[in-house]
Amino acid sequence: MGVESDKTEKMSAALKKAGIRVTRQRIALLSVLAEADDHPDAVDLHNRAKEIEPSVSLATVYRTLLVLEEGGVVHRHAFDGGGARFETSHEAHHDHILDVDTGEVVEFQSYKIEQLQDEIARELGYEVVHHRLELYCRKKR
Amino acid sequence: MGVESDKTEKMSAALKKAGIRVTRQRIALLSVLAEADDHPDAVDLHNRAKEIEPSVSLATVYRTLLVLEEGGVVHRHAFDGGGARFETSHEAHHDHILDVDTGEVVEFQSYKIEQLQDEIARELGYEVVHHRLELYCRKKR
DNA sequence: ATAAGAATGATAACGATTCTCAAACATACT
DNA sequence: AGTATGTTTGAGAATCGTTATCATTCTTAT
Repeated sequence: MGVESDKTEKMSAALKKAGIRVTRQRIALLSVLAEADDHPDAVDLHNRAKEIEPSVSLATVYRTLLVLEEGGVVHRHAFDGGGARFETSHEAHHDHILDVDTGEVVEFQSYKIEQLQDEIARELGYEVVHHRLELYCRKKR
Repeated sequence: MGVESDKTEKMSAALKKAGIRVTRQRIALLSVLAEADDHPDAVDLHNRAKEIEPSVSLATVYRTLLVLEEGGVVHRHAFDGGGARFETSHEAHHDHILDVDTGEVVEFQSYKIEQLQDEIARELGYEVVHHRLELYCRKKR
């Protein structure tokens, strides 16, 4: 049993656990997502997945991303400009800094900000279901 | 000189001040924006502007919104789902709460959060150019 | 193995936005 | 006021990211 099938079984187990049917395409896409440390978009993911499983179509990438999102396996981000970008949900919650010059993405967490958000919402009679915080930044010189 | 031309001259002056050429279409669109207290999208604005100046085309609405945005006259928002939505820049900076059930938009300000954002960016070697903070909320019961 | 339903690839369709281009217009200069 | 110059316009085509359609293939529970 080689490394390949190890990974395959891991992805397969993850899919089953999330109550998602297991297919070759989904295993390929999930592998690609698990390895990605950038924030790829659907076309990036399609290109990468095709190297593992050439039959994957872009339509299936979109469809699968939708079910993975519903299953809580990936998060979708809609940063300014261009299409949606994705990352696995393994890490703790975080927000993003986007370098407006290079496009680079940096992650950060701030418990204090989240607390303030809850406070503000509460004062206005709301409770936060989810939020979106993006800092469009430039490198300091 | 009636109320209509008063408004027209006001809008005309605002455009000149922003270094934007004055046209009937732009005056109509800017009037509509100045009156709007919701956060209309391009199609909403097109519909409203047509009542003042029937000749406005949707293409011109989009083009003008771009020019107005570059001139700092309006702000563009890209909330989850659907297209861009706009508001004039007259008020002070604020962020938004979006009611996930009703679609209602509520504005808020938090100097503390902005401060924390700057701090976080600074620690990571960045300075904030602009940010985006949206709280997707549900009414508390 | 098999039946029943779910997922797939190819491609058409979609919604929001931008582009193209000839005609109409605003502005600066006489 | 009249005109030249470059800008803006309307109409519709084109584009981009994404979703829908549908006949075929594949998973899964039996």
